[in-house]
Amino acid sequence: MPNLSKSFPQVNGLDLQSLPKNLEFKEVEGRLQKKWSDAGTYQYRENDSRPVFAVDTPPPTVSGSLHVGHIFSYTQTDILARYQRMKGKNVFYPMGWDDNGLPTERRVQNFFHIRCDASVPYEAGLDLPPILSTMTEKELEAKKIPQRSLSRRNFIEHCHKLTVEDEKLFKKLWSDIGLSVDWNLEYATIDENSRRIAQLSFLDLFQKKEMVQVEAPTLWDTDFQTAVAQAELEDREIPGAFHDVEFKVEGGGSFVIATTRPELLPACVGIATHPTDERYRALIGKTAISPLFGARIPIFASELVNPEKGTGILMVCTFGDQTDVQWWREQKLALRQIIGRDGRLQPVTFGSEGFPSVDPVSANENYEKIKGKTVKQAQKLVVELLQASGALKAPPKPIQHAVKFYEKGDRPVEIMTTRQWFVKLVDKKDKIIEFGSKVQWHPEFMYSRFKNWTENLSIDWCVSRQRFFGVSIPVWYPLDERGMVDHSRPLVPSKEQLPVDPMTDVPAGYREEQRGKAGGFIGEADVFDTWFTSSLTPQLGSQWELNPSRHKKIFPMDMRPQSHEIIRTWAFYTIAKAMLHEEKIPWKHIMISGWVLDPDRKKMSKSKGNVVTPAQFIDEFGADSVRYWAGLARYGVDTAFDPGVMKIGRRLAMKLFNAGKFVLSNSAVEGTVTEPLDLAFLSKLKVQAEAAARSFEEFEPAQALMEMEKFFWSNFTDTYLELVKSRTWGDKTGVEALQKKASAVHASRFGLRVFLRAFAPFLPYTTEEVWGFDFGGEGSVHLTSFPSAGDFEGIPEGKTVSFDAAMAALSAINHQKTLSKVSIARPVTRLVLKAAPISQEALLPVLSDVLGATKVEHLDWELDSGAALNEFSVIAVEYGPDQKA
RNA sequence: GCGAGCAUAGCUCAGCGGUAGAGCACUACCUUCACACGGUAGGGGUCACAGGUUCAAAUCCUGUUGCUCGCACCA
Repeated sequence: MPNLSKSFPQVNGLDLQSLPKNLEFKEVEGRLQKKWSDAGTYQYRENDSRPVFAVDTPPPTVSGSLHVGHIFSYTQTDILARYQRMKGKNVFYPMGWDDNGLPTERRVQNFFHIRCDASVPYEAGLDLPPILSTMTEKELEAKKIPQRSLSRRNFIEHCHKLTVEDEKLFKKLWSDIGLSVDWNLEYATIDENSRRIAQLSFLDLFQKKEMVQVEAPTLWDTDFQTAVAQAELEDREIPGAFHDVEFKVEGGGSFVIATTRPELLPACVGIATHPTDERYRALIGKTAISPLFGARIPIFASELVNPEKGTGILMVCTFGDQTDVQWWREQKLALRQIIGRDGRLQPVTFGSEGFPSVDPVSANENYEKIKGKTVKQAQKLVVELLQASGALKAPPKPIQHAVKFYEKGDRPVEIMTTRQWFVKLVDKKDKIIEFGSKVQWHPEFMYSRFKNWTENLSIDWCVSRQRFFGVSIPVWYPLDERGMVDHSRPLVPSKEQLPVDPMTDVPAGYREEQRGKAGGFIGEADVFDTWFTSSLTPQLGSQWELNPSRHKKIFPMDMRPQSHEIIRTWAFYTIAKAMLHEEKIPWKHIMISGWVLDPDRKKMSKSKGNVVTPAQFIDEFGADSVRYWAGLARYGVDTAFDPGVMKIGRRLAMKLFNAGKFVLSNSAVEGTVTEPLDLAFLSKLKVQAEAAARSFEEFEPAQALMEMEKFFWSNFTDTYLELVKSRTWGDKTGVEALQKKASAVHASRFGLRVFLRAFAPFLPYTTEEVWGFDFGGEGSVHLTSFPSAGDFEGIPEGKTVSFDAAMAALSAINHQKTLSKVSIARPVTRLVLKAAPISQEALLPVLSDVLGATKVEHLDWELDSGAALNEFSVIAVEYGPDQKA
């Protein structure tokens, strides 16, 4: 059916001299970035009937520096986004900046050498230079220059000032690496839209009574002086010691407890032992007297006590750990808060109502010595006092133990009673797990981390932070006639008012003059946990509550890329929020990227000093090469950083560039692909293209890249292009020669188009550059479609076995030339080839191409039915004269 | 303590029931007219270990060891 065959128009080959000699990636990258930006190549089209593919891009924490890990995971996301765009999707691919929160505050403090103090008045127009531009950190330290105190508003202004600068650097890098982000969709988690939607989220949860304000024991970081959430804790192994402390029992007797926190002795409110422990059974129900402070303390039994641990009997303090909180609630024990918000022991008076003592005088004498000290100092002093009093029964036994820290903090977290806002999650753990299971996890096993974490969740999500640079909690509290705050009746704004800052805005029904006055109101000073906003990234993009039609199109999003260490925070909270708000999942797929490890397979971290910055590698190898390295890694698998892989990427880009030039330099008359080798090649290419698309659909682009690269290299450049050279070389005359040449030229050009489109998601610069040499009239390669079987319609199927035969025969003859130590270009006057008859049959249709490429003038066969299919061996060879001679 | 992942050539990694793979590195050869940031070929592995299932196991199952990671406990 030759009439149905796809016909290709006449081609005028490009003049190789007019094309660049080498791929100058720096120049190409700059030029193409501008081209894409000017043309709006990657724009999301709001009013468009194409199906949407929405990416929930992670807003990076703007902390001043990026490392190769960022490039790695963001590029992997970009590769998928580019694929989807080429599949005809209207890609929604935003970029956000997570610019509020503690890391930013800390960085701003150091950068400008400032601190926030709410009592300082606002100074209009204050614009401080970065301290480090005038002084080194060492000088600062040596001169002991104190941080300058700034009003809250001035402080926030400086936060904005620095983050804007940082964002520029990030944006430059994202552009350089070729992210196909739509920069019209840029947002920041502190911008007005984000604040509005975060506060809408608050209102929704508040109305649903899932957002509650509670005064309760809370995890507290004494350095940052803020409440923190369970998800932000981490264990650290630190040295400690068991101290054996003797307690007297009222009515006679004594027992010894082992504690690692003797400094909490003044906060001891109970003694617990296991109900079946014979050693202490007689004590249950009696009252103990604490050493040094003489407090009367109830002794009770609890299954939670491990008789094997310590001495099998322990003291309950307010609060040493989470179990203390549980015992305190169950046993309705007294509350004796001795550690203040700053981590120092606050003043208390023994003999007063809260702190009873059988000997208040010596209790206060003892407490006086530790009052105002840090926890660490107090511990040392208490041990000395215990020793002096004889209550310390043995020298401290040093141990290494895991202690909970706020992940960004330097001292262990304390548990103390404060008033905070919580999102109720513990009561719906099962449902959250169920919603999490509806999301497709890549790789699948990462779901178990989510499940594991959710199952073990024990504290509701504390979302209030006693910080400054964040989204305000949109609440005011009325003040009664005496000026006392009434927390039980929070005043919330209406949706239309949002976003509000309760410190400057006024609740409905009040006037600004009533702020802080009896009968008036006060604003909530706290801000939200940054995760409270970040957990809404899909809704920030879809304009939830603000733009219902857009929300409907974009939400749930298609995919969320992120790293595994924030499954328990970002992924977890986002799933929980979508469930609480709309009973939906936030996205269909979640892609968990691996970590980039240093060459010694250690995690890169600032403290280890093994962080590698990406810019130098983009400079050295080109963006496409760095992308190649990222694209080759599978999801969820940690990868050792290896610039060697980038070198390979560069090799591929170069090869694509050169092969492209070569293919495009050939001319051809109008015609169809007719030659058996050409048809066989295209048939193989079709199979490969389909496999690549399949890998993408399975979220395994690395597989697609690997296979396509291998095929491109071995089948296309090393085999096919070599084999057709004899047909395309020089000026051909005669209808048949021209037609055979046209077949090869059309097939190789067609093949090149397939390769360029298949590599486009990975190597956007190189593919676009080569595309532009001759196909540029059709616009950007990135707006074409990803190769599919449909492209091959009208091209007859070829015999792939013939292609394989040609490849094998070529290899066998080349092998012989290598053994003979002659040039591959050396003519062969006679060759005897041994092969099975089936192999001969396979080779015959493409024989002329093989003989042409190997310069064999005369071939004789030696048939051997014992040989395997396409097993060719050279039996005899006679070389012609060396042409260079 | 519970859970997850990984273990394949010197290195980085594919393969995940049917004769051990790629690239790098290494060796030899080829100044070949798209590409020396090339090309052609070559050497190199009892697929961590021990059992089991199977006609057949790097691949499936069980156990062991080692390395990562997550969670819990942390008096």
